[in-house]
Formats: sequence, structure tokens, C-alpha cells
Amino acid sequence: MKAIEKFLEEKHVRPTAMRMLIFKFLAQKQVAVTLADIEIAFEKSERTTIYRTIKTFENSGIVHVIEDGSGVSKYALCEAGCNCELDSDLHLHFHCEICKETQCLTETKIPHINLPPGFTATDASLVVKGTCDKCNKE
Amino acid sequence: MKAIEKFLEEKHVRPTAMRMLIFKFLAQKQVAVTLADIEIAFEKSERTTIYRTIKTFENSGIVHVIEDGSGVSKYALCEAGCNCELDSDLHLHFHCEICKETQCLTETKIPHINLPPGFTATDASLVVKGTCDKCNKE
DNA sequence: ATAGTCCTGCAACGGAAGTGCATTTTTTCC
DNA sequence: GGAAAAAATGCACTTCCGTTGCAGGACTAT
Ligand SMILES: [Mn+2]
Ligand SMILES: [Mn+2]
Ligand SMILES: [Zn+2]
Ligand SMILES: [Zn+2]
Repeated sequence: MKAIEKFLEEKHVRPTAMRMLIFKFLAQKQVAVTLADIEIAFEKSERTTIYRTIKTFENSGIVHVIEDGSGVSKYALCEAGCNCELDSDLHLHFHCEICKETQCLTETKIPHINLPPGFTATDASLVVKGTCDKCNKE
Repeated sequence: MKAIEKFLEEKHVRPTAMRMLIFKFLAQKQVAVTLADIEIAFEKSERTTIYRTIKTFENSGIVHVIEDGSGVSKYALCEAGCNCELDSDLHLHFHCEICKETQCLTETKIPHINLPPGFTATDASLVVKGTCDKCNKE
């Protein structure tokens, strides 16, 4: 918990109680979570606080958003030392159609794409759908 | 217009007036459109009709949905002879951060991705953001 | 200790997607 | 052609998610 506090300070985010709890929650999860997921985990706290906490995390490069096509945004911690939005960090996101969970496959980077003439890229997102390793074992 | 009628019939979609108009609208557009875009183009018709028309088109493989991260779904006609959702047809979608428009780059297919062990894919979507050819000329 | 800044809680708003049901239009079949 | 059935449309209402305004509380700096 002390480590979390230090981490948030390094990111210039004041380590309030709620922020540390939400950070811890995200760190424990192996999959991306929705705002609703966090709400359920912290019944006592307010929707808005969670919303703004995540926004703060997002703006500070602590979490990144994942649009997996399910219609709702999901969030996951950025990799250590990740500068979100930089080409080098763009990894793949996998959405399992069985368990409906989305996870970062941080080892699998998005390959370089050759765009048609005239187009220039600043960012890319790749979402693969299918069956995840856990669901394939059953 | 007669060609549109025939095309819809081939797809087992009854060629009603509204459906043909919406199809024509989509065919003229070079970019993906939102339901709201269609509403604006056809002020007289009902939101629900447009909504259900697009759903019908989607289920019949006439249009495909594009989630470009803007939060709203966009739609574009499938390529001729496209079997949506099949690997061979997966092309890239480009979202321009200047003009905010999204287009299908049907020539640029999604490269094959090597997933970690245990994962199997059925579908993929790749959205690249940046500046489109038109906006780069200015 | 005071003022200023930041965080949190509550309430309300907004856009977009989706559903139920009555009405109209189109097809089917005699 | 006309009645019955099926399909499409229009209208109202709902839900879900994200977002904002504002007021009170906690924290920080001097
Ligand atoms: Mn990720
Ligand atoms: Mn496309
Ligand atoms: Zn799974
Ligand atoms: Zn552009």
C-alpha cells in the first residue's frame, strides 16, 4: 500500500484513500474492468468519484482505455514504463466471446501497418475476438 | 435504383422504399456513417426505422459496424462479395483526428497475428488513428 | 489559523441504443 | 380483386453509460 502511494505520487496524482483502493483493485485484476465493475467492488463509494478517479488515472498515464466492441469502455493498468499512445507500447487486446472478458496481451505488439499514400498514423488499436486460454481448456 | 432493388433481394431483404434510400445513401458515402448521420439526411423518417433498417442490413451482411473509439457505432457497406467476419475480409479502419471521419481501407488487410498459446481467434478489428489523405493535403 | 486548492458526494442531464405496441403497408392465397 | 397473414413503420417510453454543476469536506501551503 505504501508502494502504491509512492507510485501515484510519481505520476503526480495525489494518493487519496479512494485512489489507492481503486489502483489496488486494478492491479489485482488480470482482466480489463468497466466502471460498473469497480462500482460493484466498492458499493459504498460514489459512481462519480470512480468515474473521475479513472479519468485522472487515464490522463496521468496510469490506466489505458480499451474499446473492445462490447459498447462499454474498459480499463487496465498501463505496463510499467509505458508511455501510452507511443508506437512502441501498442499491444493487442483480446476479447473472449465465451467468458466475455477482455485482457491485455502485452507481449503481442501491433505489427507495423503500411497505410495507403497520404495517410499518417499516430495511434492504433487492435482487438482480437475468440476464445481465451482458460475457456479453451474446458 | 433498380439495381439496388435487385441487390437487396439477393440478400433476402425486402426492398422497401426506405431501405433503398438508405442503401443508396450509404453507397454514395465514402466514409462510415452514424445512425444520426442518416437521421439528418432523412429528416422525415423515424429514428427507429433507420435503426432497424441498419440492423437488418447488418444481419444480412450488407453493412458492417465499425467501432472507431468515438463512442458511437458507424456503418459502412460491405465490400462486394464479402462474407463479413471471415478472416479474408478483415480490413483496416482509419479514423482521422482532424476531420473526425472514419473510412474503410479495404485494400489494407489485417496482418496475421500470432497469439499466445491457448488463445484462438475468430475475428479481429484494427483501427488506426491519424490524419487522412485529404487532411494531409492542407 | 486562514485562504486556496483539490477531492468527493449528490443530483441532474444528455446522447445513443433498444423495446412494446398500435398502425400501416406489403405479400400470400383463395 | 379481396380477405387474411406477415412484415415494416411510427410513436412512446425505457435503459444504460458517460458527463457536468455545484456544494460541502479534506488537504496543502504560507
Ligand atoms: Mn492494454
Ligand atoms: Mn470497413
Ligand atoms: Zn474466456
Ligand atoms: Zn481527415
